[in-house]
Amino acid sequence: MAVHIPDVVILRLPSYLRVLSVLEEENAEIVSSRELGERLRMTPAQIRKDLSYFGKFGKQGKGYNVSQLLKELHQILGLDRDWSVAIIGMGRLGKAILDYGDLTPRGFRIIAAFDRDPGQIGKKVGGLMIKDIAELTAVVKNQGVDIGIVAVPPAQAQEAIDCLVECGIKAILNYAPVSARVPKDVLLEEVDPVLALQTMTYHLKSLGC
Amino acid sequence: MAVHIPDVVILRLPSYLRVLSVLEEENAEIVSSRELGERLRMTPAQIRKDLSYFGKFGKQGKGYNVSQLLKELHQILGLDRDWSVAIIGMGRLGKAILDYGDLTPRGFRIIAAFDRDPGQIGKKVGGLMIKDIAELTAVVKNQGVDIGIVAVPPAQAQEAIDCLVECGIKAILNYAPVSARVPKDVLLEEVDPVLALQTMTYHLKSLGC
DNA sequence: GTGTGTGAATGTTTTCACAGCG
DNA sequence: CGCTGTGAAAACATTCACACAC
Repeated sequence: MAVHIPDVVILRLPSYLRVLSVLEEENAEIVSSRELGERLRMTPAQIRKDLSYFGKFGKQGKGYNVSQLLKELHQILGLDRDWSVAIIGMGRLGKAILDYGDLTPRGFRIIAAFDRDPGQIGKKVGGLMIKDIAELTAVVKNQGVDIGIVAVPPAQAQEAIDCLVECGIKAILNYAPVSARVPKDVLLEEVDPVLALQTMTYHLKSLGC
Repeated sequence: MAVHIPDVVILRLPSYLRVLSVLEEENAEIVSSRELGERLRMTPAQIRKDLSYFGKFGKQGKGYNVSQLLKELHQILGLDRDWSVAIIGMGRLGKAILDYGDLTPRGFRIIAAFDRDPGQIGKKVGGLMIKDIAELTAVVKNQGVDIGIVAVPPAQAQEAIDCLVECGIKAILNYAPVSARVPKDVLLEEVDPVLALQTMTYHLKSLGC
């Protein structure tokens, strides 16, 4: 399978990982594509096809070994190591992300938090001291930063993103509700729960709610 | 255009809305599909095609009237009214969602917050008193709830979702990092920033980072 | 000339259906 | 048998290219 792997496939792998973790907790040893499909609301064929892009992980007549597949997917996604994350913007949103603490146990170590407001700089949040955004370059150089999370107000988002790009960061998760521009060798993903709500209202409306 | 509208199109409309708002703030009167495409990193043809599913909003030789298109899209998405939202789960995550305050100005009014922990019930967060989850039915009946937001720990997510479904809620935004099941007449959207991070690591890895 | 709206063409993703293995 | 892995077929989405309107 040396063919090109569709982007949608990569987008689905993390959700496979999630159900497999649940199955592992339930002490399931084996799982079939049918059962995975039921839990993920997708067809068994799609799951088999997706996995087949990366290799042959199943046993005919049985299914997939849960913990083995889990390990394979971790490896494929590059999750067999930790990744260093820096957060830019320590307003309410930035603090919530840092404070919520869902990232660290899932392999994303937040190593620094930045703001440009002198009133914030020097304060401690969740055991981390807020640094001046000007120090970003030095932190990237000395500690290494794989991924930047942008949590500044919308009007400052493009500026913050440009700053990350200049520092050589190649992956950015943008929480600000704006479409930002990055050079094409930089990965940019957007998180905006309101977009999800806005597609739901469309469907609710046509249901007559 | 009485044909079926693809789901991906609906998913893109909110992002059109977002750039149009920016353009309106910049006092732009007119915008072409080319300019929209540049800002959204997509082809002009796709934008024209998407919009054409809903009607003819542009003027040949000129482009689209920003504020008019904004209004049309609002209407199409059902955003020309407010929607009532209830949050289930008032731990750190639920508090962050409620407290962050990005929902209200964008048309989603949080009218109630629930938890099942007696230690939380009765407390006030962001001007809202936390209610016992048992009161959900009554609130839905008396005040009306259009959308439920689930912010409970993963292990309780399915239970919370079942509860919302039983109360007759037809749209759920799930922040818990699990794939939940709902009857097919209920809309369920998931928000998990870690999924986005996990696809980025895949790409970072193949870049050799 | 400029830019929309849209069938037709192209490209991509999903589903089908079955050979082959345990 | 049951279930995977996979080419081939079907469904779906995007892009092209041009007629038409301003």
